[in-house]
Amino acid sequence: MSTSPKLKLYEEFALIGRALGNAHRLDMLEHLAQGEKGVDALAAKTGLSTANTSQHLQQLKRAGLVDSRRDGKFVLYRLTDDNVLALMAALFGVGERNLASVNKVLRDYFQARDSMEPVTHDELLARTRDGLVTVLDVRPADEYAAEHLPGAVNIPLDELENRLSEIEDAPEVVAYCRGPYCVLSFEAVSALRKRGINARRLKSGLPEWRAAGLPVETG
Amino acid sequence: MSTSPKLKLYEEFALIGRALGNAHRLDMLEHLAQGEKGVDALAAKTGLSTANTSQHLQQLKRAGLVDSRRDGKFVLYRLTDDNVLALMAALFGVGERNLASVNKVLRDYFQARDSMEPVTHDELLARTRDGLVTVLDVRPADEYAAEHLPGAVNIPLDELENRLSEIEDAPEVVAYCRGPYCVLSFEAVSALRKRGINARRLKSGLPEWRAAGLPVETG
DNA sequence: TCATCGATCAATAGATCTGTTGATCGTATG
DNA sequence: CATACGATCAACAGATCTATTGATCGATGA
Repeated sequence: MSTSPKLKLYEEFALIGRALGNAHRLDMLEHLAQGEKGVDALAAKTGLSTANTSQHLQQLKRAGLVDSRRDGKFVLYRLTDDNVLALMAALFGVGERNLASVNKVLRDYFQARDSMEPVTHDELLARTRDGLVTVLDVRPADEYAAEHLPGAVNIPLDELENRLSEIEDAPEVVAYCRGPYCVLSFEAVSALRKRGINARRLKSGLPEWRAAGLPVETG
Repeated sequence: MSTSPKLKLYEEFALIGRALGNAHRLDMLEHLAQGEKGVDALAAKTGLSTANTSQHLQQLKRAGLVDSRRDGKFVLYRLTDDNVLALMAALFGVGERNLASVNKVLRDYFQARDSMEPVTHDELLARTRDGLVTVLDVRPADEYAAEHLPGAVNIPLDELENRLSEIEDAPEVVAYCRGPYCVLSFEAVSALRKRGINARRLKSGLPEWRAAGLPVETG
C-alpha cells in the first residue's frame, strides 16, 4: 500500500530538512559557501575528523545541498547553487524572528561586540565609489585567495594585532567575513574600535555578496 | 568549555531544520497554512493519532514554526507568520531543482494528471477581471469556509462527480487547493478534462495566494 | 610496483527520534 | 460537583542519527 504521492514528496523534502538539522552541517555549508574544498581541508576548518566530515558531506549530497567533483586525489565539494544560500537565509530569518534563544545569543555575544548597524551592500558600493572606505577581509588567506570583494585588503583576524599599521590611518574601515554569524568580523570591529579606528561591519559575508550578483575578485 | 557562539546559533537553527525533517510535520504545516486548527481536527486531516499530533506540534512550536492559543477547551495552532511559508517554498525549491527522486515523483504522478502549465497568480487575476473564468476550490468545506479566493466556488473533490452540473458550462475552470503538491486540484483537473471541460490548475494554493498579498474571502 | 595520501566504508556504542499506550490535566457543561 | 472531551504527559520499544575506530579504496608519484 503505497503512501500518497504528496507524502512521498514530503519524505524527500524532509531529507533536506534533516540535512539542515545539525549544527556542524550548517557550519560546513557556511565554509563551502566560501568556495569548494576538499574533505580534509574542510575537516580542518570545522574541527571534525576526516571520516566524520566525509559522512556529513555525503548526507548533504544526498539532500542535494552540495555537489562534488574529483580533482586528482582530492574530492572537492561545493554548494550546488545559490538557492542553497537562499534556503539557509530563510532558515536563519525564521530563527531570528521566532526563537527567543537565538535573540539571546545575538544580544549577549554579537551585539556586545558590534552594537552599530551593519553596513548594507548598497551603502558599501556607494562609499567605495567615493574611495572613502577601506574594505577589510578578515578570513584566512586561502579563502581570500579563492574569492573576495573588489579591492579588499586581507588581514586574517589572528594577524590583525600585528598589522594594525596597514589600516590605522584609514578614515573608515568596513570588515566582513563568511556570513552573518561569522565571528571574525565581529571580533575585528570590536578590536579596531578599541584602538580608535572607525570600523563597521558588512551586514553579511562574501557568499551573500556574490549571490546578490555583485562583483568579486580572485587571487 | 563553551562552544563558539556561532555553533550555539547553528544549534538553534538546526532545531528548525529537524522540525522540517519529517514528512508528517511538513504535511501538518501545509494543513495549518489553510487556517488555524485544533489538535484533534488536524489529527483527523493528517491521519495521525491525537497524542502523536500533539507531540509533533510541540516540536514545531519549539522550532518557532507554529504558535498556539487556547479557545475554550480547544488549543488552536497556526503558522507563526508568512516567513514560515517562504521557508517551505525555499525548501521545496531546492528539492525540485536538486533531487532526482523528487522529479521522478513529479513526473510519474503529478504531470501524468496535469501536463499543462499551471496558471499563475497574475494570469488568474487578469482573467477573473474579464469574468471569463470559474475559480474552483476543491478543498473540504471547512477549509473553504476559513478562507478562499474571491468568488471561488467550493466543490470538495469527493463531491465533484455528483456536482458536475454546477460548472460544466463554464468556458474555463481554474482549480486550486492547499499548495503546490496538494493532490486534490490535480485529480480535479484530470477528472474535468476527461469530461471535456476546459480546466487548468492554479500554480500554488491558497496560502501562497494570501502570502503574495492578494485578497481572500471568508465565510 | 610500491608507498603515500586523501577519501570512503563498515562496524559499533550511545544518543535522539518516532509512534503507541494508558494515565492525567484543564475547561466547559449538565 | 460530576462528567465529558480536548489536549498533554510519561513510559516504552524500535528505528534512526552521530562520532569514533580501523580497514579499505583510488589516484599519484617515486
